[in-house]
Amino acid sequence: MNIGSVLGLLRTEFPDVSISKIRFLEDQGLVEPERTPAGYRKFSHADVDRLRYVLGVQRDHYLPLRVIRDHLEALDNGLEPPVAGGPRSPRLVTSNGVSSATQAAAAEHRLTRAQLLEQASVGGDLLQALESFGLIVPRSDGTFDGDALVVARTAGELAAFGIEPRHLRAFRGAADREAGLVEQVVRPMRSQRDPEAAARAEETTREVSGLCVRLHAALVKTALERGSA
Amino acid sequence: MNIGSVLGLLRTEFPDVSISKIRFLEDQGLVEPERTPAGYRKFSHADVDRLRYVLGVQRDHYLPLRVIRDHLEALDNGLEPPVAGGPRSPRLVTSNGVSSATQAAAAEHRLTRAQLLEQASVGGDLLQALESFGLIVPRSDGTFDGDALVVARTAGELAAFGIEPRHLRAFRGAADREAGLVEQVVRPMRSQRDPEAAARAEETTREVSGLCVRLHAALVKTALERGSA
DNA sequence: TTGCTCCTCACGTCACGTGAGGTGGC
DNA sequence: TTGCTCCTCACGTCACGTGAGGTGGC
Repeated sequence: MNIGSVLGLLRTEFPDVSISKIRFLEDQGLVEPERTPAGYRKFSHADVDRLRYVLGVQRDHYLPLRVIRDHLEALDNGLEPPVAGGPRSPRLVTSNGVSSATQAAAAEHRLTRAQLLEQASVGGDLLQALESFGLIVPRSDGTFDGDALVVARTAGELAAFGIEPRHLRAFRGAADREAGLVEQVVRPMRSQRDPEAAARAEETTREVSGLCVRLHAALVKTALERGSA
Repeated sequence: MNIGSVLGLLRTEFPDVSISKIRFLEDQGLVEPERTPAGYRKFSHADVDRLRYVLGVQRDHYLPLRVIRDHLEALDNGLEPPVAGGPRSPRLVTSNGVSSATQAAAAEHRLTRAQLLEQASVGGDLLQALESFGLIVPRSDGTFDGDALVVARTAGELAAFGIEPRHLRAFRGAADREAGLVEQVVRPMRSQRDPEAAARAEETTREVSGLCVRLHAALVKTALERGSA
């Protein structure tokens, strides 16, 4: 893949990405794409995943690139990613994957109930409420994944504004409907046995769900502007 | 008032303000505090209000300082500043919150129907469908804002995956429910006549709606992982 | 007198953007 | 051959932060 196609893939999810930014990220040692004999950058799927990771962390956690690079180096060496930032910063979690090896590590993110409560800074009653409304579902062995951590943390912060889990029930239904829409698009790709088709299906899932989330955000913003006008 | 007291006054509302930032804002011509004979800056209440305006516009609209300075000059000349009672835009922070001219332009956009169609790269039939489902609503004068552009472009990209406007109807309802939730939190703040309370209300709107969008995104991701597992 | 705040000025930094001038590829 | 994409390298920019070295004020 050349740099232009990478841009095309990423900018649905990250609208402010640019060619010069991708080149800059390579310059800073965050990706190392191969080169063609003529010097053109050749990005692999893993490279794109890596960029996605960088852009996601940058957007969601406001970490400087130097720190993100250190995290990536730690991940490449199979080490645990360092805890991010100060007391209020959540542990760095993403299932947007990095390389196949590090992606496995992210997918394997396992938190006990106690760890989840501590890292999300929430109480057991709030977690129980979130579970009872289906906003968080533990694995069969009782552990929780990275998404559960994000949900718990966010719900905790919303609770500080007086928004309780029962107010969030509708979120689950809306999310399920959107996921269903995405699945409808991706299902035909998934049915193929080709492993490359499977990779494309995963890429498409991310892309389309990114578009859905973007649409959702824009509509919430519109509704709020209309409401306060 | 000396610069330290000004800092103390502002940093409850704007946690990232600093002495060097205030000095920098003076350097850029955004405030002109008096000086004591010894050279110490002496800020009046009007100066502090001016700083509050600058910091607020910077935070809520991501305008570059050069543009804010022009607005202030217009205000000084008795003209209406473009964003005085303008759009409350909880534009979700991109990467590190750095302002870009294109973003600022998008926030204040006024687009005709033809411009919207061109810039979003969509056809008139798609726009009409989006309007009929309430996903895009033009202003009373027939123009469209930046959010409409985002919605149109995103819907266009989704259409490329076979997802049509009628599939997106549910998004509107979900967004309206979320906006209602945010409004419930903010309403008590808005009812106060204090201008500082109004600023806090706007900030809270931004913060809570950001949390809602984050929760939504996490739940969509969860649902997709559960679905394909 | 002490300790604190404030001053200027120069330079550093972070995350890019912008050409200029040139080459590769269908 | 044309037009497009890609390349490097140097420099610019935006919004500050960071000392160094010095003065003011209760």
